[in-house]
Amino acid sequence: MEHRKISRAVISRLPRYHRYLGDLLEAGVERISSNDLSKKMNVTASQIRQDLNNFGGFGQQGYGYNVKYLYTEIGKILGLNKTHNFIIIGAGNLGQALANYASFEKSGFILKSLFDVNPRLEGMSIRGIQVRMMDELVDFLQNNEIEIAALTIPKSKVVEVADLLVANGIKAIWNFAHMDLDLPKDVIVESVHLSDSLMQLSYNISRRKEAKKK
Amino acid sequence: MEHRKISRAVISRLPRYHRYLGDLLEAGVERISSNDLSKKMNVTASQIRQDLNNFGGFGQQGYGYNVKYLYTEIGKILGLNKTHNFIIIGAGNLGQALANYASFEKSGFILKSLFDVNPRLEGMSIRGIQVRMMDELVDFLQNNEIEIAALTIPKSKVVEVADLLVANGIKAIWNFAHMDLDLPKDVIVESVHLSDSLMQLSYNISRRKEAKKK
DNA sequence: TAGATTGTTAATCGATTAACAATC
DNA sequence: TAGATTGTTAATCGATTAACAATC
Repeated sequence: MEHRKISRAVISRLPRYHRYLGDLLEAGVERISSNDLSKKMNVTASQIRQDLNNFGGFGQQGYGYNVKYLYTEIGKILGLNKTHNFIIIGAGNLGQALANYASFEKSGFILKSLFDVNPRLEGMSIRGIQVRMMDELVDFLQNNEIEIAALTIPKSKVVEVADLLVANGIKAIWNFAHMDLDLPKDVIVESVHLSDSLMQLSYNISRRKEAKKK
Repeated sequence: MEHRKISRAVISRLPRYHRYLGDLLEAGVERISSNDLSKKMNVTASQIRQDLNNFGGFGQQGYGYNVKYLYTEIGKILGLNKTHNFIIIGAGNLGQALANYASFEKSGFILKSLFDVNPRLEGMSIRGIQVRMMDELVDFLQNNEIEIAALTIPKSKVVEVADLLVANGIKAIWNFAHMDLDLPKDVIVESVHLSDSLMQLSYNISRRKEAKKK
């Protein structure tokens, strides 16, 4: 099977398709045309068809797309048909927030442990998942199949911890630190930069105000 | 002053420039060329110069860019030279995590209050900032200049709350709910979809595995 | 002045949209 | 069959990169 290169732009839209199809499925909708979906999602029908056809022909002429089927197929593309074990490094507020966010589990992301340096958190558990101390990390990684590590630790610690994780076989990092990670290219890094997001909001506020002045 | 339309792509890169320039500033670097910065940031020098020239000529031929000046100017473009009061709706884990993230304050984002429906949180405060009950919200908005509302509440409540906020003059929403908001177009919405981000990570893991099979 | 590096125009590349033949 | 709607090719649009004259 030959795969053409899928662009970043397309990939970034897949979760959104998945989300809308999930909503339609819950609402009991059986089929939908690219045109109807495009109106709901505020994109062009053309883009939807182009995006989907990167992965195969999921629709049927004259009918549209079967919601349940398309939802499942996009799920597979996104890897949601498999489970992914993950850990959280940094059991502060953000780490705990992620740990409590049970929805991830529905998509197959299973939290196996949290880690922290703070001895006050020792022995604590969240939704039944234990918080461990950082010095147990290497041992834990050797005895558990962990795929993803979420980093909710301060910028100053992140390089050291990421190196440790990579040295122990972690191949995917979900990075919340306010910093880009420079890791071997077989390690996948997905960063969530909250302050970048807030700054974009602020940019738009400023621009709006300027426009009003005129 | 005439402004050409700035593309979303450019805007989304500004916070990252700002971050790198901040780091350089802290490291005591006085000036930097687009070429040196491009190597640090893994983008082309051409792109840096193009991006910056959307907003004006901040550099000097034969010299490069003054780090402090450029940092300040990008800060202004992003609206970081002004303070922005904000509130958090939903004082659960994520809301508390944001409230505790003091770095926002350094960029001029001042948290004025949190709101929740949970009576157990009544009277609580975080970094000296009070958690209030939702029925105090409208009154609070009328008596305080609030620019931004961060929504860290469940999907099921988000439409209702967003409408209430907009009805009471909020013009900028930082949305963490797993849902797109459809609001009047004079309201700025910036969404952080954590599960979308996790799914992109998962997509890349799956693709990596497929490639290995061959 | 000579060297460096910007600002900016032109060329290229990629992504989005339009159009329509294929087909259910 | 006629109508609807996909899959896909072609056209357009926009964003990135390359090149270089301007200038510090």
